[in-house]
Amino acid sequence: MDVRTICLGLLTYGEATGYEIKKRLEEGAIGQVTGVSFGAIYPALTRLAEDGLLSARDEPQDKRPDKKVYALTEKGRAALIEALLEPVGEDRFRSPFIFVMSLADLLPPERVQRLIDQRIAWVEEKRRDLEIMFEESTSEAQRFTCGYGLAVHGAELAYLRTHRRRLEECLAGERAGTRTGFVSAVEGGLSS
Amino acid sequence: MDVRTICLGLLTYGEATGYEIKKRLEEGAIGQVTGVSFGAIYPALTRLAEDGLLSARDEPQDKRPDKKVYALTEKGRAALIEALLEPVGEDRFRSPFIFVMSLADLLPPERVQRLIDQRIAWVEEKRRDLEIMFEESTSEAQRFTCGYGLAVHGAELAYLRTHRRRLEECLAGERAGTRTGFVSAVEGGLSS
DNA sequence: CCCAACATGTAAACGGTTACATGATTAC
DNA sequence: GTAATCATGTAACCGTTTACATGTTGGG
Repeated sequence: MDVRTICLGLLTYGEATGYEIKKRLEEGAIGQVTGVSFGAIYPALTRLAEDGLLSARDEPQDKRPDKKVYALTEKGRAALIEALLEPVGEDRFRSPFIFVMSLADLLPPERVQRLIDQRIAWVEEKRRDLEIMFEESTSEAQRFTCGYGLAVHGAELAYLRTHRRRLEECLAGERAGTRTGFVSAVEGGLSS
Repeated sequence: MDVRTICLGLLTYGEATGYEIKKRLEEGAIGQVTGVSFGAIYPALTRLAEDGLLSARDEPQDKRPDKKVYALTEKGRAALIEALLEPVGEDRFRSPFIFVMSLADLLPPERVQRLIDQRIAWVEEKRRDLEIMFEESTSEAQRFTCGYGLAVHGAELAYLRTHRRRLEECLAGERAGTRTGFVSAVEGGLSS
């Protein structure tokens, strides 16, 4: 999803400035699966307005710099829907954590343990955020999105907790002289 | 994770050519969370060899172009471990599908239904791939990685199936005149 | 007193992908 | 015959991030 479509999408929730669009992104569930910085947003908004997909209004503020408030035009709404009807691209998931874990044999067990602990804390936080977002959602579609994240991160958490425990047992086993691999098969088998 | 670290990581499974590194990436579980193209791999390998992190050997082949087989040096292995001990970066997840779903209100229900169906098919395929990768894994760390994907995608699948059904009911309800939101709350509550 | 939030914008740098160039072999 | 696999490499291009430039207000 390119910056343009993201901006159009965020503006369906009402008119906003570039700054506010960034905030909606960061504070909403959509920000979990998309991300753009000011350096990309501002030029995109300018072009979108030039193309007639957005209306721009200058709002002078005293004691603060002027605001440029953008709103979807009919043409913009049509362009957004058109974009949403196009075939969706593939997910793009980059996880340094999982990459490092895939090479865990090379690392001291304490490092792996810490990595998992940090990850658990991070996922827990993410889930807390998502719960708040879920409550604050104003549309079914937004609730669907938050629910998605909650479901996925819930499973992640369960997996991590199980394997953290397994790692602990292994370390204990090593001290006791019982050598076992520190990570073992997925519980419940492979099929679901 | 930059190309260099990825190449070093892939070479811990044994010496390989640039072409083979790409294959390991695509066919292994690590490819699910990292991705690089030839255009990035080849220059990276050249530089890595220049820096003494890899040894390069030219293997002439008859009936085929020459191979450049790279292998980790001691220095390279040390550099990799050093990189793995550094603080891991954040996940970066981009999902056009979830973005579109977050704006599902704007779309015809049939479109949403199809999107979910396609997604289910895609996740099912991904899971089949991961099951094979799990079976073929040679280390506990690799099994951990595959198991991770299986757990997460399993939850995703369950969520999608539930919500697909709900959407169906909603459509049926609409035909019968009973108006309900097409997506509803996450079953089992929000906490876990 | 300094930092965070508010507010917009530009330019350089970066990391990467895509396309191109080349060419033989094998399997359908 | 034609597509896929094997095999390496370069250059142009692309979207984004980072840093910079500028300035006010309010809270700790």
